[in-house]
Amino acid sequence: MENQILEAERYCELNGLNFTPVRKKVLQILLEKGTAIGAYEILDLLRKSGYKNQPPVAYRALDFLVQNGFAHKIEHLNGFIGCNHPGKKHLPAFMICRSCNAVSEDEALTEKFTINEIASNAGFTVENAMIEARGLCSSCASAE
Amino acid sequence: MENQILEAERYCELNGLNFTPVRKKVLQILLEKGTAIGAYEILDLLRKSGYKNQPPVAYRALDFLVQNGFAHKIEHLNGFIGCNHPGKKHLPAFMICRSCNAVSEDEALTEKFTINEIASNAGFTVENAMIEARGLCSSCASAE
DNA sequence: ACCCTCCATGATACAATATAACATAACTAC
DNA sequence: GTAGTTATGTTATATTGTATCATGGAGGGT
Repeated sequence: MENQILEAERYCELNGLNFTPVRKKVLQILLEKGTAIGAYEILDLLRKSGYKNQPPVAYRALDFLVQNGFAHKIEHLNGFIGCNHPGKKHLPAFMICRSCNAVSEDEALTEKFTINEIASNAGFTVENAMIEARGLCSSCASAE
Repeated sequence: MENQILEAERYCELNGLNFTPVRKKVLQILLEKGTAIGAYEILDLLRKSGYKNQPPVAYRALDFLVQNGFAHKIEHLNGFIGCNHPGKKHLPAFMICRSCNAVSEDEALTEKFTINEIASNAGFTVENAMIEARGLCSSCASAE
């Protein structure tokens, strides 16, 4: 945990990223929490630690963290979760428990896979799943 | 399009589902639109066709459609899109264009796959992607 | 026919999530 | 020191989604 913060610090330094106090604090919050957590819950925790707590404060920090691979947004929960793989491009697979809302992250990067293989590694029973990919469609690509 | 409505009608009849006017109208809206569309835009269109337009009207119909495989929610867009595969369980892969917001649906059901294979079929360049699976984690499963 | 239950809809209010827009401040580069 | 860049402060508001309770209609059992 403390470890991960230090790594993040180092990573930012190496890459010219500005790891400001709010950003660091938000990452700390995410890592301590371990599960997905909403922006407004983060705001509460920020306030309790003496930070400003208007929505943009949290959303900006979260943008930074997501952008740079320190966190992910779990769309199904409108929540955010710390990430262990800053920098590395990866295809994360989130297993979201409908009962306890725990989220575990797995990787589906390099190899061919089926969703059930990934899930069974984590002892998770998939009821339904989807992939959302963002990028450029062919017609927009040719227009650029 | 008209075709798909008829199929939906038949499917509902066969499965004891109540394909009411609002539900049908919302599916029609989704199919006509072709791309992902927000609940409030659907409400507008409903109003223009003489339906009631309080939020729950749209959300209820959408719940029904999603539940029964006539539509999907695209979480990244907070939008909904009609689906061509009612009933069949599938692992949809959505390719969301960051430029025009077009969404194309592909399937990743049975075979092992990599995200890039799926994407290249659709002429789509993936910039980033994620899988969100819902189900039961092992500790909740043993608690049940 | 009557009642009962179930399901869908009507309607009001509100909760939760997210962003726009503009101001200030701190740092860097020239 | 002035301009450009990046981050934060602040206010207001937009967007998305639900809770809750009331109404209505269709079908089943007696």
